[in-house]
Parts: sequence; structure tokens; C-alpha cells
Amino acid sequence: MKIDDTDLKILSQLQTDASQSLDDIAKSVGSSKTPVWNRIRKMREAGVIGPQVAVLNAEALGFEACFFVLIRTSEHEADWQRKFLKALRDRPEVQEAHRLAGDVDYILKVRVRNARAYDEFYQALISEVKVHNVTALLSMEEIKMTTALPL
Amino acid sequence: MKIDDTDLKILSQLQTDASQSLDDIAKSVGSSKTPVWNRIRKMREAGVIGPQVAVLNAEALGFEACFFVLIRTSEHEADWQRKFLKALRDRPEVQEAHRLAGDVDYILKVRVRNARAYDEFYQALISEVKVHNVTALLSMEEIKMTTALPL
DNA sequence: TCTGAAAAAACTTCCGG
DNA sequence: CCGGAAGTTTTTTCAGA
Repeated sequence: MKIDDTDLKILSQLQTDASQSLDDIAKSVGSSKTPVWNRIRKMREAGVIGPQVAVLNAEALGFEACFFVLIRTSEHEADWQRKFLKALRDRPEVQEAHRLAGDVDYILKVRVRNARAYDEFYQALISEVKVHNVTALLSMEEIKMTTALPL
Repeated sequence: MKIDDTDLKILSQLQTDASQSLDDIAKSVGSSKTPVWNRIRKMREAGVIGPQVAVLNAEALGFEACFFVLIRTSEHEADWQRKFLKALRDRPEVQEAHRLAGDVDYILKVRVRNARAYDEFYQALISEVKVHNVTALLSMEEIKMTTALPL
């Protein structure tokens, strides 16, 4: 799928504020409703535009602890990995999980109500799957958080 | 602000799919349009519900590299920190930035088109502010990514 | 506070340049 | 493929219970 300059402008608007009206988007990209609507529809179908979500205020809802978890493992078998990935995807506290290149094998971002809740998560995880070494980094302050891409 | 059970159900819907109609949300939480609408308005005003965004497909748009950057610094003066934070907030490649407790001082999530673009970012950052030690972890695979809280 | 209806706005489709 | 106009759905407001 090829994305032109107008598409990029539309995406840029949508990833910043998806609640604005088609009219406003059309105005801001210098076009009108129909073409903008067709472009959005196409990009949705192509999977370029994913889900539309409301970002909630974690602290206001009592989620006051955020950990980045570095995981090293000795196990690299397919079966172990399948179990591990499933465990991560099933746990809602895990907001983000990446498989890494190099020394550290995985990094997780875990959002919980407090340190105790993290410990519960941690105990549950290591009882499900064996991991060699775990380092938890506790966030003191969220300096920046965005899902926007630098288009 | 106090959040009751119905509010939580509404939030749960919105953080998963903010494009659905008020009618659908009302149905799924067992209420009707007006009360749901009033609750959403209140939570927006209170800042519990933040921005509404479209999540884009990074890979489809050519952002094929994602790094987690661990930063250790010897500088802890207010002035240095102010400059550093501003640099992070001004750079759109930085999707996430946290100040940490302990050994590592900061963690960043940096999304770029390729490894070369990361190096450019890195060079620009260290020329702006002095940092003691930087470790970059390269993501090979995004296993999971959500902004949803485990309500 | 909720329900239901009415007004306003937005979305979606369709047709002429 | 774009732009404008028409029909449809949704959002938002408002009165009554």
C-alpha cells in the first residue's frame, strides 16, 4: 500500500486526536470530506490504521506503579517460548512485551496498583515459566508517553 | 473523583474501542445513552479519560526499528535535568520516557525507521546533553502492545 | 438519576465535474 | 479522483418521572 503526502497528514491528525470530525480533518489537510473518508477507509482496510482507543489516566485510576522488567533466560526451545508468550499475552498487567536482540532476552512494561501487586505478578509468572534472571526497574516518573509515530 | 462499577465498565469499553457508538456502550454496560454520556463527560473533565487516538501500524509505515535505551548519568542538577527532559519531549522518536529508581536513571522507548536513524537520534541526544552511560536494547519482535489498564 | 424524545451534528453514500 | 449535496446514523440536549 502506498501512502502519499495527504495520507500522512491525515494519519498525523488521527494519531493525535481521533475524536475530531471528518470536516475538521479535511480542513486541516486542505481537502474535503469524501476524499478524506475514502483514504481513511482504505488505510483501515489495509491495516495501516489500527484500533481507536481512549487513553486513560493510570494514576487517577489507582495504577501508581510501573515497572520495566528485563528478562534473561537459558531456555530457548519452541515449547518454552510458546508458553512464555501466552503467559504474557494473557496477563493484563503486561502492557508491553518485546523479544530483544543480545544479552537481555525480553523486556516487559508492567502496570500495577502498587509494589505488592507487582510481586504477585512476578511470583505468578516465574511459577508458570522458568526464567534465568529478572531485573525490575521501577518508574518514579512518566516523563513522556505517546503512541504517535514521528511521521 | 469516585469511580463506580458502571464507570469501570464504560472505561473498559473505551480503552478497548473508542469508536463504538454510545448506544453500543450503553447496551454493553446495561444502561442507556444519557447516563452513560454524562458519566463519560464527567470523567473527561476530571481527566480520567485522556485523549482519543488512532493507533497506527508502525511497520506498515516503515518504522521497523524499536529500541529501549537505558541511561545512566552522573549529572543530577536541576538545570541538567530540565535540559534533558526538554530534549526528550521535543524529539518525536521518543515514544516513552521514564525516570527510574536505582542504578539506571532513565529508560526510553525510541521508534525509528532503521538502525541508522537510531544512531542519528543518539548522536543528536548526547551532543545536546551529557550522559554517563547508554545501553540500547533492540527489539526483534513486538510480542504485545496495549494502552489498556487492567481495570 | 434514569428514560425517552427531539434537535444538532456528524457520518456515509451518491452523483455531477 | 475530487467536491458538494442528500439521506442516515449518532451525538447531545432537554423535559418528565
